Amino acid sequence: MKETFAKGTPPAPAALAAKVRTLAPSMTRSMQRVAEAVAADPAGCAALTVTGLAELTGTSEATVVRTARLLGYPGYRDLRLALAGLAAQQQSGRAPAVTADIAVDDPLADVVAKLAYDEQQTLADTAAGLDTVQLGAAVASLAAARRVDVYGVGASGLVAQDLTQKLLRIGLIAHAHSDPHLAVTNAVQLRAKDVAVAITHSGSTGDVIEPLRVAFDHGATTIAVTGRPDGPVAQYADHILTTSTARESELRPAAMSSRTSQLLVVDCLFIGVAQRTYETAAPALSASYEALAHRHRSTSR
Amino acid sequence: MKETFAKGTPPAPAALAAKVRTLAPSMTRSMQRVAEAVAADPAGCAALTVTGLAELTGTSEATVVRTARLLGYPGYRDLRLALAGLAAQQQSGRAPAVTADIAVDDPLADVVAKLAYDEQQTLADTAAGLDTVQLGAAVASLAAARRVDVYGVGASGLVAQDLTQKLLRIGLIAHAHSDPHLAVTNAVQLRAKDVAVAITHSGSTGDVIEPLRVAFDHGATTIAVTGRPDGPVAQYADHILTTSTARESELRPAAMSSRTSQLLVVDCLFIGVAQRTYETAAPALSASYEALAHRHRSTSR
DNA sequence: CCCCTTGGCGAAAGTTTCCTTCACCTCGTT
DNA sequence: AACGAGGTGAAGGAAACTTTCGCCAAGGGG
Repeated sequence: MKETFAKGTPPAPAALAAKVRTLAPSMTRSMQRVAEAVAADPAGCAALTVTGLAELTGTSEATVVRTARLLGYPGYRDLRLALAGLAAQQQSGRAPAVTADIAVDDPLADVVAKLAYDEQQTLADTAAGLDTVQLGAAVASLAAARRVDVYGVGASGLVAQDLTQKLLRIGLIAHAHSDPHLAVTNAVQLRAKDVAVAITHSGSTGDVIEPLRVAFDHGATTIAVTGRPDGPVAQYADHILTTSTARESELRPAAMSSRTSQLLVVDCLFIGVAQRTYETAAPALSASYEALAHRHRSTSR
Repeated sequence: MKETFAKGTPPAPAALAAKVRTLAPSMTRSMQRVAEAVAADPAGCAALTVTGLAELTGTSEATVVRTARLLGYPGYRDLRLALAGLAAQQQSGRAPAVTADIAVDDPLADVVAKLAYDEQQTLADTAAGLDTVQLGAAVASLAAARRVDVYGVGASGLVAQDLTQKLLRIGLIAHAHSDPHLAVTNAVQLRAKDVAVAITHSGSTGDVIEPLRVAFDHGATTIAVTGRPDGPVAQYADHILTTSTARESELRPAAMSSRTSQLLVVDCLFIGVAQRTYETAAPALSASYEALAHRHRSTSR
């Protein structure tokens, strides 16, 4: 039994564009051409047969089928059906006209509109692509955790802190680590019943993978929040939560949409845990509000 | 010119149910059974092959094909595609049912949908409510700043760090302060041409207002990112950027949507500044990418 | 009353589409 | 520079789809 990949992806109906972007990096050149064509014109491709699409993209039928498989469908036939569905949705949805990239000379009003639209898109993609089974498993392990360590560096470090702050508020014991050395040092302490969470967009950030590996080796439950579910980080993750990978550009670094995506996942984790531990979470939340209340009056004068 | 019937029926995408009803009288008994099944459960039928649908309706493959023809499609294959599209449309039409609040017993899938929807809403609200004139002024002062200090505590502290990280990447000198004492200590150093940014959702967080006041008194340009533009913080702010205030609930703390809102504002600031300082920002961005590149290979093995 | 015609219907043959296997080729490695 | 791993497409095989054809039932004449 090989079973390398957590292949439990259901034939996503709407999340196709997102999936293409997420998986594109792990595709071969020919497959990328196919995926690109599919993402660019779902309606057009739905009208095509395997042979047709193969010709259009200058590849072979085998490659088309392989791509369909990678995207989570049993074969091309099913991809085609999903494509037809997507096309119908787009038809009725009528996308706004602000899809263009942000340019150096865009007026600020456009920048605001484009950014907001983009982040909305990212949220939709992430939600559509999130595997609720994996999420459920991750939530369960967090809710039962004796202690939680969260690893993230750079922009992901802030997300790690965000998760930690939230978990602390509902009474869990959580720590965020941005310092790789300290992270590893702490990871050694973890046992079964403890949970380690790694947050990395690239899925290959050594500074984050290393502590996760240590935690994994020590028997802790490990969770990876990453945009590359096939990246090195997956090796040591019991549960993988996939964030969406938006196209980036010069003025829109990847950090921007990956952060939005990661935060949504983190929020879902938080709410999920809060639900499961409602008895203790609710009073803990109220308590933290009250504790902060007096700090909002001081300078009123 | 024959032209008896308006036979030029295009493969109707959505009007399928209507077509079935219209044509039903002119159908034979077996065909009616097929048409009925198709109209009743498009999604289910789309998953079936000719043989499958024939069995389901207790008819033969030939009849299924004949029915498809009668409905205006070249064959069953195309009917099936249309069916898939129809199913997808129905599916998406059902989406706005998630406006309700998050409940303790919501399944995770609902939690994800609701959270995503809510944050999208927050983004839209923020974008709509953002004053581009104020934003422009804030951007201008940042772009010209000798040094930037950002104040934020709690959840807003992470937003402050996010802004700082971004500004650093395009070559500005920026610091985030979560420690009120250190913040004040640093604020004293500020002069004209320096910029201080305070991030507070409530608009009345003393720990953030105090350093902003000091900066203001020392002649620095001050910017407030707050959900309460009429709060105490406004007193010491040259430019006020308003974030949206979403309703909160027990399971959805204010910190969640305020964070989303604040981050959008911060992103807008960042992009705005990057545009204005493009000459220096672009190379600085590339440089920071390259500097990080090697940290993404280590554990590849 | 029997035979013939008409039209619905499905089994099976025929055709297209899709999937799998395998050998070749490219690219990166030692 | 030879070797190996993995990407790629051609060809054969399987499945799905379409068409043909003959059976059967119902109605109408002889």
